[in-house]
Amino acid sequence: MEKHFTDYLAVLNEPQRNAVLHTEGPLMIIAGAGSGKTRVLTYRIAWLMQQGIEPFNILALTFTNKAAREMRQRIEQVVGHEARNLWMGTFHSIFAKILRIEGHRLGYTADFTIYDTDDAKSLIKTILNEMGLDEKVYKVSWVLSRISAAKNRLISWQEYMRNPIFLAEDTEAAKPKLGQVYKQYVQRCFKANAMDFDDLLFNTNVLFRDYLDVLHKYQHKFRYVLVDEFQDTNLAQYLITKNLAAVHQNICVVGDDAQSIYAFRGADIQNILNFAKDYPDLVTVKLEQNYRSTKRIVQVANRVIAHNRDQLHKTVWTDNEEGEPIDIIRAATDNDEGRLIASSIFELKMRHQASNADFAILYRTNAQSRTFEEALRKLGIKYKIYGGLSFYQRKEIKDLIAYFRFAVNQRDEEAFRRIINLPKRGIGESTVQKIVVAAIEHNLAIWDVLCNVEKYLGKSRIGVAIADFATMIKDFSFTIAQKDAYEAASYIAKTSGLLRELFEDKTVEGRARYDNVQELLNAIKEFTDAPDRQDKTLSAFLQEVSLLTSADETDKEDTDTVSLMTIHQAKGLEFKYVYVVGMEEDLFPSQMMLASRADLEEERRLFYVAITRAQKKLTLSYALQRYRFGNLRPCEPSRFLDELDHRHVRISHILREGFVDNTSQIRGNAASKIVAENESFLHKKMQQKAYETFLNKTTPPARPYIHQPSTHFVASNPSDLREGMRVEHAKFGFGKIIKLDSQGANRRAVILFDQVGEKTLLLNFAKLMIVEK
DNA sequence: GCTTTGTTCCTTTTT
DNA sequence: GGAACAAAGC
Repeated sequence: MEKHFTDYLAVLNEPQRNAVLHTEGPLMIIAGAGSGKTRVLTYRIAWLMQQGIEPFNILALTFTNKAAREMRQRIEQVVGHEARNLWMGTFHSIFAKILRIEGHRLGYTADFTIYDTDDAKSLIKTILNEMGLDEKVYKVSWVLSRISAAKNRLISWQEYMRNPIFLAEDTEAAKPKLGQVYKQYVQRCFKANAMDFDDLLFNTNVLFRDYLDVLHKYQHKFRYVLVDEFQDTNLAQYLITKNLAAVHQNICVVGDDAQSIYAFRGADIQNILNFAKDYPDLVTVKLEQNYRSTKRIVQVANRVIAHNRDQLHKTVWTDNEEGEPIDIIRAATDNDEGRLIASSIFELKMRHQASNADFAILYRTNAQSRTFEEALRKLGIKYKIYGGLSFYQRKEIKDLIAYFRFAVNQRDEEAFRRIINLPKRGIGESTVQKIVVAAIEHNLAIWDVLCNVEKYLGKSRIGVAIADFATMIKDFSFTIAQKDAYEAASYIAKTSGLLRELFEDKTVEGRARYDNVQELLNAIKEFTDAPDRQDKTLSAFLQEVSLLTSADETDKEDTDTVSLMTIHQAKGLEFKYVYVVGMEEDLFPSQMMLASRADLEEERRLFYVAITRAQKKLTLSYALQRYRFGNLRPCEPSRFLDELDHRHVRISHILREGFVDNTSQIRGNAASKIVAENESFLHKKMQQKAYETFLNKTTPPARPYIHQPSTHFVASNPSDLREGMRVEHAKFGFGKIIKLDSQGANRRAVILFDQVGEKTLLLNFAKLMIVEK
């Protein structure tokens, strides 16, 4: 290995090499976009191990499981099998691990549940109900984000309720009881032996603050601490790392202030800006050479970020080729935008023999993916949407996991609520109420009430059902203790009746759900069979799975796909060709963000992250009209487009379907000029629309890419449709109308789609083509 | 009680 | 455009 390592060092540039070799004392690496940050971190850890440091003395913290996994693999390539013993993972997963071991000091068992966002919201709903607060005033997501923000700033409910500023803020927002809700929420979680995501960080801080022996243990254990994406740490995370590194002082943080995009979840860019104050003998290394992108992309990116006020000075540069100008495409509507991007991808694939995987479409919000999906599908280009609903968020999966959770931890209230009447056993909402009330009245756990129903709820038919349920859970609990995860899981899936219920559902969707459950069981089998796994219990599986996200799913299917994702998800990735779409004012920058200058700066950093993903070619696009909540809204181009260095930009002005006007230059206030020009165009379009409405007709949508045989025609009127007709829907594909209703303003059809199964649609005739009568 | 029909509200971004 | 809920209908 020794011989090898010199070879590894040889490929690094000087600052990179310095960052790898400077192992003792605090180090801050400012890593510009595309500057080889991961490589430096990888080699640094490999170098430490090369120096004889034991892997279990090294702690490396990342923000995503994916980043941790990739880094571990790359280290393994350099140092071999030993890399498995590194303490490497996300903040949340590492501290969950520590809390499993030490949490008993705070009153949690090793089997504590991790509540996901759905659990947290559901609990807050329950609390609001019990407190008689209006959900319309105390919006669940608002309450949760407020509590989350407090925890991330290490403010306990006691401090929250004592603090006059918070109180004043909440009173002003007409939500004076928020402190009470916070208190209830924390106590309820504790009673359920559960922690939410924020608790994992909050409680670790409490643990280190109140139990110095625990702190000392880990301080001495972790001789070297590394933090990736340091600009995205919040106070809770920062204090943990600071505490852990306090003895050895070997803390290495890597980050880029220009890529700080997580303030909304408590990240504080000041952590990186002020780091030098906490460590006077700090050494700083700047990685400024970009190996990823063309000169033009780098220059445009620099120009964007230069507008920010708070920044660490650095100059990102590159030796790469000049490259093509950045394209700006403006489309008339969002659907046009989708078609234009899709055909652009099609063309580039042909011209450069590019593969689908070379392309990415990045947007600000998940909801924007729709038009691009449709357009890509029409051209037969394979794509994959990242984010959205993950496998583990599907109902059938969550249901079964709730069984596992409750069998492992009988205090888990949210799991209890989920499964008590599933499959149906006649225990409805009102009975659950009674159980919860009885538990509170007698100051008992819900589980104690379940085990002694007769005593607390009297004799009844439902009482028998509840007793049966409790017996079943006891049986599951026993099985989990005796058997490995896979055996226990299959037993529970079968015995609970969940699997049977899904099996009996013969619809296409029911099949899919059954298959999903089988897939979950497969995943558990893989977990159980992993060679160097020590803890094979179902409880261990739950711990691992609760911190997974959709980005962590290993993709066994086709990998040659165009990637569609939000900009946040694109961080750390690169593609040859990148499309940043929806560059419209109020969308990007998001209207909700724009309360302050700091917020605008964060949006600008987000834009920076988006454009620095591109290696060869960058295209920015926006629509002048967009469907929002079913309404067509005129849009203005994003102010960010004005901030670009226009020497490197080429604008394509799409006046009308299929007609492109290329202008290579714009001067002055580009945005306002474009809006003025397009107003007359929009006006004409709207007039046309009004005329069509007058004729009580919808225009057949323009379809430049004709793939349908000529027998297709668009249903322009409900009376064109009959039951039994074969149709094609823009989104769901081919299907057969099995039922048609035509009452009231909304006409609906129940259609059996070949791929999707049965679907009830509020008919949008422009999206329905008749294939055969 | 369950299914069908009508209405409302929604949209940041994620561990 | 569609999820989630509410109301109406069987």
